[in-house]
Amino acid sequence: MSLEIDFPMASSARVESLSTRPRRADASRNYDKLIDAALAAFTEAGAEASLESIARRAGVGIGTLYRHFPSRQALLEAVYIEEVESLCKSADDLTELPPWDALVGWLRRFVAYAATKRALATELMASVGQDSEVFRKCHDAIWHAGEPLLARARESGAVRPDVDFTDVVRMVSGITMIRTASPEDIDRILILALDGLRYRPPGE
Amino acid sequence: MSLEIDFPMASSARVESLSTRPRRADASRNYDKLIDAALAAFTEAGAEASLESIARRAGVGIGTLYRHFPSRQALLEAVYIEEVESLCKSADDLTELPPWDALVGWLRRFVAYAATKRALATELMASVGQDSEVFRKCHDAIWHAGEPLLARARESGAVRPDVDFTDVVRMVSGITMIRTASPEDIDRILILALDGLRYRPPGE
DNA sequence: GAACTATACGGAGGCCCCCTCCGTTTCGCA
DNA sequence: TGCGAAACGGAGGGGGCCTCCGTATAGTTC
Repeated sequence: MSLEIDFPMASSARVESLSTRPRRADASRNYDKLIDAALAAFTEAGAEASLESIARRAGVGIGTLYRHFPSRQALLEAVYIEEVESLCKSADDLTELPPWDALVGWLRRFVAYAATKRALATELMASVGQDSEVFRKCHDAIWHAGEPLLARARESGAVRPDVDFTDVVRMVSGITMIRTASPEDIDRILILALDGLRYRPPGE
Repeated sequence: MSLEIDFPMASSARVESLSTRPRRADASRNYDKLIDAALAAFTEAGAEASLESIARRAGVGIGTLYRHFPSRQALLEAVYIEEVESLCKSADDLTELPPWDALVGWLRRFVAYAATKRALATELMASVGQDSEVFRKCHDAIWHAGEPLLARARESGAVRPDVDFTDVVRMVSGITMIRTASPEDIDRILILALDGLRYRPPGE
């Protein structure tokens, strides 16, 4: 999995491997406690969960939180990496299916996963294109997981040739963010929008 | 225009006609000042603009703001109504066009308008389905403006028969919220997704 | 035009959050 | 064991949210 190549994940080092500094044992423990507390807090209270409450929950001072994660965004990103990783891994389960079904199946997982982590996903999407190395790598990982599924569908003729993976991800990301709709609604809209990938002008 | 039937808009009363209209002249003046200041502040600083800064900008106390708008949402809604109104009105300009072009043209305006007011739009979408009379009426107004365009396109055969206006609006709303993409990207994605409305399974 | 009252004003204050700064504590190496 | 670097933690300044209530005033009545 490309994500693991990009940042090798020792269980206690996680994203920190991006930075060069070795770390003290207490710092490493607190880092883990903060990630765990943040994951729980964001899941319960959404991405608006206060950083002070996360620090309290982790049993560390607010200063410690800020040393590890200089901004809310940095913390969100760190928490998000594991979620992205599991989404990317799920692409491997689908290689047996026909090309179109594999593509749609993975995009459905994309939506379902984003629905679960809606608050985090919103923040993630809102920060795309900003100056964030970690985030860019997650995006790359999604690309590496999903693009082959699209390419295969395209080569099999199930998808029209002019369709770009980035656009597909953006389109699906947008659908992910629809707040009004039930999961069933979302699925129907997803399938509807994806049918656009198959459409060919009648004249062609 | 149905919106005007739903809430007649005297220039100094605006949304107030829905609820209890401010009776005293000073209250009415302050209401207008607050709406103007909020529109400017949200446009400049996004929907996160602080209510205290809006009150300062309007030259009134924070207490006055809260009396008129008991929540941030109430203020956002009031400001949003005029925006929705102008979008709905724009549907009238398109009746001369062929059905598909009219539908796509209006949905493009929908996206462009939402892009301009992105922060407000995000809040609006996030609050759909919540208990908000004003908001529901705006939604109705959009439906009354846009649904005939879809119906016409459906009847002309340009759009497949199983397509629902609510789903189309949701889909387009989702696309509206893509932060990563340039306006050109958004337009391409919109057209791609809308092609799903025209797709017919090969066997049919 | 004076008196009166319902209405509206405004900002202080309580609470929470963001983030920084710096004195204190701890780790881990020699 | 001793020591310096690393990490900790929380006080504090700044600001936002919202409520409450004493003050001001518009509009009415005589």
